[in-house]
Amino acid sequence: MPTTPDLPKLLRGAELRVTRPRLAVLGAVHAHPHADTDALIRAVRGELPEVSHQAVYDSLRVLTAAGLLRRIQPSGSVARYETRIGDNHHHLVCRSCGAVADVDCAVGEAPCLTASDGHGFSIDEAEVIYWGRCPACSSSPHPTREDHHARER
Amino acid sequence: MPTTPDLPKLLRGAELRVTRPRLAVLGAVHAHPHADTDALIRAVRGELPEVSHQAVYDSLRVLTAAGLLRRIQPSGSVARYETRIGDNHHHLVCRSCGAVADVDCAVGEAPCLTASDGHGFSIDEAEVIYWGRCPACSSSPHPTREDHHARER
DNA sequence: GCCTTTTCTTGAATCAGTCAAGAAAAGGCC
DNA sequence: GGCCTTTTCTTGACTGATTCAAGAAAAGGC
Repeated sequence: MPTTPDLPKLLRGAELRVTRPRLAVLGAVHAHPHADTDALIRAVRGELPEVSHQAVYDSLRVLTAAGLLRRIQPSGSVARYETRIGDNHHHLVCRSCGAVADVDCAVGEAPCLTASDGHGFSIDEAEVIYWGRCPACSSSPHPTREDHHARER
Repeated sequence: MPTTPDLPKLLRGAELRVTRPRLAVLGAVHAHPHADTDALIRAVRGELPEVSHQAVYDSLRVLTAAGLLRRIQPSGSVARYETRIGDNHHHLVCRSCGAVADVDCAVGEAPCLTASDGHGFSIDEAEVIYWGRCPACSSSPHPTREDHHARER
């Protein structure tokens, strides 16, 4: 785990211009893995109060396309971003509150699974989402997504 | 593969009222697996021209909650519905045009995979999405989602 | 057939995300 | 360091999927 990654270096390595919004967005995703765009906008504005939401959306798109971020979007959720990339890990998602946790891939390299019948597709990744209930939701009767989001703030 | 499933019976079996919109929605999903809501609204209106989009949305929600339909929503796509339920099969999704194909689960029962570390979650399903390019998109240079949707109509 | 409950219609609203035009900032070059 | 071109950011409007809300209509039990 990199303690304080050299963000400008990461950007230059991907042949991207180094701008304040991009640095702030990268930093925010590092600090808040699995956060959604709205939470990231708020986090970025803690450092750079005047950024437009559009700059954050643009940065997220560009950083994702460059492979510096990974975007996940479980059914029923808005887009979420993380910086663990290239290790093909998977996710655990709580059906009740939407909490997301990482799970290492037992196999390692993508695609870690092989389809029984590929239908002629050229497959490059097998994305796995484990659905269930997180520890908090397993014990309390009817927690909501709001409960979880409140916990995250 | 059930040739012509007894739709009213399916609804009653799930303790749901039998209404014309619900029958038409169930029929439309049977006829168009992996179709999105918009395509289903169009299909349903072929049989029942006056249905409101809201009735279709409501029916899809109710039928999904009752377990008669399964809803899938790969990243970057709108919600899609299918009637193959209970067999825990997986999906192949084309990154280029969005086409979806079914893949049988090699294991069978859910959850077919076990997470290396469950983080205390009670897991009930492992959803697998194989990402790649479909045969048509593998061969042509830059097909778009529109190409595929045009093909589907 | 009547009555209660559920479902459907109509129409407005929300929310995430995108589009477009011009202003500002990056980075190469002298 | 200053200048120029290109990319990125700001501002503000817009779209498209989905949901909300109120009243009308249809289901199904009696």
